[in-house]
Amino acid sequence: MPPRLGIHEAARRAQILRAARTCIVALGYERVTVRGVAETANVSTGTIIHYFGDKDTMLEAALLDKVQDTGIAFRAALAGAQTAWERLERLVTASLPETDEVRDEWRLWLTFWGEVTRNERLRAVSERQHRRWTRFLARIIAEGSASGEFAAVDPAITATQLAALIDGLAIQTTLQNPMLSPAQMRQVCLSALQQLLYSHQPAQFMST
Amino acid sequence: MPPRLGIHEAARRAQILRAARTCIVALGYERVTVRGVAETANVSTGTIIHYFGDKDTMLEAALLDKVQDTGIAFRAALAGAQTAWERLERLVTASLPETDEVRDEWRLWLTFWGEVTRNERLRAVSERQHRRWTRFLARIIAEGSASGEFAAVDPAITATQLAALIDGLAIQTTLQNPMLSPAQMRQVCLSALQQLLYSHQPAQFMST
Amino acid sequence: MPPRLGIHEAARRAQILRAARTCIVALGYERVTVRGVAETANVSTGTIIHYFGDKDTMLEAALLDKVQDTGIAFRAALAGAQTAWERLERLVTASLPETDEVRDEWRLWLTFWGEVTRNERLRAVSERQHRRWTRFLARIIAEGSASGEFAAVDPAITATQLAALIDGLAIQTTLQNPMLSPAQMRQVCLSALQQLLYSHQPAQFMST
Amino acid sequence: MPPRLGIHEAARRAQILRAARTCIVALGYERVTVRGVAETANVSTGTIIHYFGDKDTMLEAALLDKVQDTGIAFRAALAGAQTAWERLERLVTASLPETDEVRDEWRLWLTFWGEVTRNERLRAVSERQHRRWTRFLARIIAEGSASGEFAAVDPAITATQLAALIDGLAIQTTLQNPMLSPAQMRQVCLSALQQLLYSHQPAQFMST
DNA sequence: TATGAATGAGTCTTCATTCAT
DNA sequence: TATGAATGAAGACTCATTCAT
Repeated sequence: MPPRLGIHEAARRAQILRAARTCIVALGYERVTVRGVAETANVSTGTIIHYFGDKDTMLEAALLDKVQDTGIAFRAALAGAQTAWERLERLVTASLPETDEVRDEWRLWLTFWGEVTRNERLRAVSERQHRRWTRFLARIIAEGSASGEFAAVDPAITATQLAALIDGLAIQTTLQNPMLSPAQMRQVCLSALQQLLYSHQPAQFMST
Repeated sequence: MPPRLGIHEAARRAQILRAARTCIVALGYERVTVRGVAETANVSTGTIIHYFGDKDTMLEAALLDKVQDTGIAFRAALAGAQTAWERLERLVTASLPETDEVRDEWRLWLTFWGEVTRNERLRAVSERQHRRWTRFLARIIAEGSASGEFAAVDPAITATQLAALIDGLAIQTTLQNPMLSPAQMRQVCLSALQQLLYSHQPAQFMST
Repeated sequence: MPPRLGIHEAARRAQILRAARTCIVALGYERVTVRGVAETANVSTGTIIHYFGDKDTMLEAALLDKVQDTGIAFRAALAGAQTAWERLERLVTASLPETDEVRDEWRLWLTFWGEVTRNERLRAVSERQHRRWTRFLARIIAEGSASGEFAAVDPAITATQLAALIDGLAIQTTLQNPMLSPAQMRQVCLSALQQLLYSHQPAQFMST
Repeated sequence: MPPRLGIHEAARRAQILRAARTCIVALGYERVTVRGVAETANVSTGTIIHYFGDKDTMLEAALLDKVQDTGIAFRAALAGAQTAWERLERLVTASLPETDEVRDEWRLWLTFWGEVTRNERLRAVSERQHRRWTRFLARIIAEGSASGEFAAVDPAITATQLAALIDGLAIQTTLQNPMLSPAQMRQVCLSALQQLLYSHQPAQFMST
C-alpha cells in the first residue's frame, strides 16, 4: 500500500496542523501544548512528534500552512467581477473580520506578527507573503489605471497603501473595537481607497 | 516605617515594569519568565510577586504602563509645528520604527495585539487607547479643515484612516520588510495622507 | 517603665500564642504560616520572630501553653461536687466536645498527638501531662474507694482506663462521628466507668 | 498498547502509596514532599502526578489505602481462636504498638485523625472505618453473650467502649509513654474488658 | 521594641520529549 | 506507523527569615 500511505500521511499532517491552528487561535502561540493539539486532533502526542520532530516545528508549520494559501480564498472572491474597482471592493469585503472563519484568520495573523519579530524563518515567509499580496493588488490597480477607470497612480505604492489600510483597520475590527464594526471598516476602507484611486494626484510633497 | 516608602515603591515598580518590557520584546509575551524579569531588573523573584501578586498581573501592567502613555512622546513631537499638516507630518515621522526605541515600542504593540484577542482587560485598554489616539488625530485634522488648510473632510473618518495606515505600514517596517524601510514608510504614508486631506472628496460611494 | 514592659511582653506573647492556636485548629500544624499568625494576632511577622526566634519554637509554645493548663478548667468543674462519683461525672461532662471551645481543644490534642511522634520536646510534655491527668483522676478514685463509694479497685489502673476511654471516645465525637454524639459519648463513658468502679473485681486474668 | 498495563499500573500505584506512607510516618502529613515520595518510591515526580493528578490526592489515597484494609490483619489474627474471649484477647494483642509495623500503623492513625478534622473526604472514611471496626467487635461480643460466655451486655455499646479503650491506650503507648508499655497496655486493656464483659451490669445510671 | 520590604531556597506542577511496545 | 507511560528540567509561587529603619 505504498501509494496510499503518502496520502494518508498528508491527511494526518493536515489534521494535526488544523488542530494546531485551532489551539493557537484559542490560546496564543506559546500557550499551545503538544498534548492539547494531540487531543484536538485525536492523535497521541507521540504521533505529533513522529510527524514534525518537535513542537516548534509543528507550530511554525501550522502558521505557514495557513499564511501561505491566503490567496486562494481571494481568487475565488473575484469570480464574476467586471471592473477593477469591483474587484478591489470584493477583496476588501472578503477581508472583513465578519465571519468566525475570517476573524480567526486575522487572529492568526495577529499572532503571527507577534512571533515574526523573533523568528527569522517566519519573517521570511511574512515578507514573501506581503510581496505576493501587494503585487496581486498592484496588478488590479494597474489594470484600472490602464483602462482609465482609475487616475494614473503608482500601482505599487497604492497597493502598499491599500494593504496597510486593510491590515490596520482589521486589527481594530478583529479586536472587536466597537468604533469599527465590519460594516464601518468597509466604509472607511473603501472611502479611502476611492480617494487614493480617483483623485488627482496632488503636487508631490517632499520625499526623504 | 521607612520614610518616603511610596516614592521608593514607585521606583521599584517602574524598574520591574521596564525590565518586563525588555523581556517581552526580546522573547514574546508568554516566553517571559519571572526569573528572567527579576534578573533583568536586578531584584529577586519574590520581590516581583510581592509587588504584583502574580506573573500575569505584572505582564499586563508592563503592557498597560507603556501603552497608556504613548501620547506623551507625541505631544513633545508637536512642539514648534506651525501648520496642521506639519503637525501630522511630525506625528508620522515620530511613528517610524527607525530607532531601536520606537521599533521596540512597535514590537510591544504587535505583542499586545496578539494578546488582546484573549484578554478582556487588555482589550478594554486597547480600545480606549485607540479612541484617544484617533481623537487626537481628528482634532488636528479638524483644525486644518477649519482653517482651510485641508479640504472639508470628516475628521473622525480621516483620523481612523490615518491611524490604520500608520499601524498597517508600521507592521511591515517593524518586521524589517525590505520593501518598506522607515523612509519608504514615511513617503507612502504621507502620500496617502495628502490625498485624503487635500483632494476633493469624490462623490459618495455606496455605504453598507 | 521597666516593670510595665515585662507585663506588656507577656501580653504580646499570649496574644500571639492564642492566634497561633486558632491557626493550628483551622489549618493544621504544618499549614500554619507566620504571616497568618501575624495577621490573626494583629502584629507583624517581624514581631513574631522577635519574640520566639523562629516559627517552630512559636508553634511548640502555642501547643505547650494550652496543653499544660488543661487542669484549670477541670478544677473549676469540680466545685460543689459532693461525692467522688459526682466529681468523675463532672470531669467526663466537662470533657465532652460539645461546645466549640472544648471541641477546638480536642482538635488541638489530635494535632498535638500527630506531632508528638516526631518531636521529642513535645513528647516529654505529652508524657508529663498524661501523668498529671491520670494522677488527678487516681486521687479521686482512691478517695471513692477509701470511703467505700467504689469497689476496691487499683486507682492508678482505673485512672489509666478512664483516661484512655475519654480520649478514645473523644476522638470519634470530635470528628463528628454521628454514631457518637456528645450525649452518647457521655452515656457510653459513664456506663463503662460504673462497671469499672462498682463491680466486683473479677478473678485476675493472666498478665504478660 | 502494552500488555497487562492494568497490572503494572496497580503495582506502580501501590509502590508509590507505600512510599508515601513511609514519608507520612517519618515526617508528618504536611511535611511530605512529592520529591521525597518520588525518591522513596524510585520514580520521578512526574510519575506521581501522572498517577494521582496532584499531591493531595496521592496523600489521601495513601491514608485511605491503609486505613481501609485494617481488618485484614485482624481477621488473620483470629484463626484458631476457640472462645469469644480468646478472639477479643487476640485482637487486643494484635493491636499493641509492639512491632515497628504496628507502631507505624498507629502513627498513621494519629496523623490521620489530625487531618480528618479538616478534610471532609477523610472524615467520611474515618466514620465508615470506625463503624466497620465496632461492628466487627460487636459481633464477637454478641456471640460471647449468646453462648453464656459473657454477661448479657449491649454488644454495640461494649464494642464502642472497647474500641475507645484501645485507641486511647494506643495513643500513649505509641507515643512511648513509659507508664504504658505494650505489655502494660495489654494488661490494662484486658482488665477493663473483663469487667465490661463479665460483671453484672449495674443498675442503669441516668442518661442525658 | 517593632516593622515589613526584600530575599531566595524549596514547593508543586506542567510539559516537551523519549522509548519500549 | 502509532502509542502513551515515564521522565525531569523548568516554571510560578510560597514563605521563613533577614535587616535597615
